[in-house]
Amino acid sequence: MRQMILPESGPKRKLLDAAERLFAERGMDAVSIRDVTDVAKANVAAVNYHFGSREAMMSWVMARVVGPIHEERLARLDGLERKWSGKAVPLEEIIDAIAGPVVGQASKSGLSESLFYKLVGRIFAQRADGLPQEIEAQLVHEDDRFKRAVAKALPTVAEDELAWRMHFMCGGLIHLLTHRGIPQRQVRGRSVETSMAGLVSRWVQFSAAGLREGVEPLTAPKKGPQELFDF
Amino acid sequence: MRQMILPESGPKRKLLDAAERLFAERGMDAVSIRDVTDVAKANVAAVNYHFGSREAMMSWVMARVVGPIHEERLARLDGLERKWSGKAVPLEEIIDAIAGPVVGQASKSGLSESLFYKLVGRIFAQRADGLPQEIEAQLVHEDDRFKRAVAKALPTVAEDELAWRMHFMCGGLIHLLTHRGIPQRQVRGRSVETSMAGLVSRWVQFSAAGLREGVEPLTAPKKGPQELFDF
DNA sequence: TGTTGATTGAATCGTTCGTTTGACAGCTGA
DNA sequence: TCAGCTGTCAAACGAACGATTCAATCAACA
Repeated sequence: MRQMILPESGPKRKLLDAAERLFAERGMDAVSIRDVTDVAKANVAAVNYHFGSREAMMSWVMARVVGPIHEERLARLDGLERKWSGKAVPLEEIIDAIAGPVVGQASKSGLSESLFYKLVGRIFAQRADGLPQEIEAQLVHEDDRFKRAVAKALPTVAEDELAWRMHFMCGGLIHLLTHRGIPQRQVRGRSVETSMAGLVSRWVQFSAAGLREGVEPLTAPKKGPQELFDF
Repeated sequence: MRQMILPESGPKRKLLDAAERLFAERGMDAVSIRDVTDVAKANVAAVNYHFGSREAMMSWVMARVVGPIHEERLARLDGLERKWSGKAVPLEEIIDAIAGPVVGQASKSGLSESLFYKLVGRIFAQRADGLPQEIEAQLVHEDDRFKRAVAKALPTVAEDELAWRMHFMCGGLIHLLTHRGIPQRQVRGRSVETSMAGLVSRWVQFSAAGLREGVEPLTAPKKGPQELFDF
């Protein structure tokens, strides 16, 4: 159950590459197996022979994209928790461990960066309706790990409040991945930042501020609602 | 060009209602005209007779949903700018004028609330790829109005930075509309807020904090990250 | 070389899709 | 009464879909 063995080469790999590109370009529902086999220069029957069905092939495509992101996210979070040895990990570093792996895997993908981000965004946007079980299970586990880390960094925020704020945060990331082009059209005149790494760091700052809303900064403990640290 | 006349009753109305429900339930791509005419208890030919094509009917459905939200958003923003007579409108009130109309129109819809939110979220998530021109134009104008209002409320934040932050903000709202169920599953044990009005106010707080990131509060103009309140 | 199992290819399966057709009913105004 | 318009209906169109069949082809090994 743990791991699908990903084909490094051969006809399966060719089909997955073609499907991946087409899924990113047109969306999952708009791609037929004939589109895929045309691009892969294979026969229509190849998809069903190698994967059993169109849907199974789609699961392979999604698993191949999401899997490495998932692994890298957990690895980064593990690293952070080791680095801070049990203490709360700074919020920005946790959030960066969510988006960073997407940027990291983008360069390892055969797709162009913008296509890769679109594909990842499309997949994440399907949460809870239509993702293959295996991937959904990965993401649920991931959610749980990151939520616990954030809760440790923001112990004064109620658990359900935190869940919603992280939900908003994820929505922002998905929207960034799927619709990077929109704000670039809005700001006329001066050129706009287009590197995803830069955009992600903006998203991290935005999200951290949103998650912290209502939390008093530790370095300058003001009075809060009523006179704590009343010198 | 300005306004489509919406049918108050009759067979057109019946078809639009059926299509709207099915689009909300299954997504736009997963609904055939036969599905629609089955629900509407009409003939397959009715769609093409009354609307000309499936796509045209879909545009009517989307226009009927987005139109009133668009109008109410602009009306609320107009009201706020009148109320604050030229001065900057408080950030939270601007943001609330974005999400509030969605909640407002939900109760006027024939759909159940959760279906209505899903439909609206699905439509907004299609920005810049697949929305009918008329609606896209409405939303572009809307974006511009709200961005100017926010820029007035946060004059120290660069214009492009603001565009990206509002982009993240919109992503959060869309994700809330389309996937309200996810966080409810995550927080086990105690019951979780489920009213959309309550969730929207959480989203407003989250987004306002994100938009304000790095902006010093007016009431306590500090100098920098070090030595505040150094008694 | 002959046999076996894996892979490919062309053709076709049954469905479903959006759209079109033409017959037909109901109503209107002359 | 009858032409004219509006709306509905069953039926069918061609195209595309996922899937399957079966013979041809290939590589590996005895």
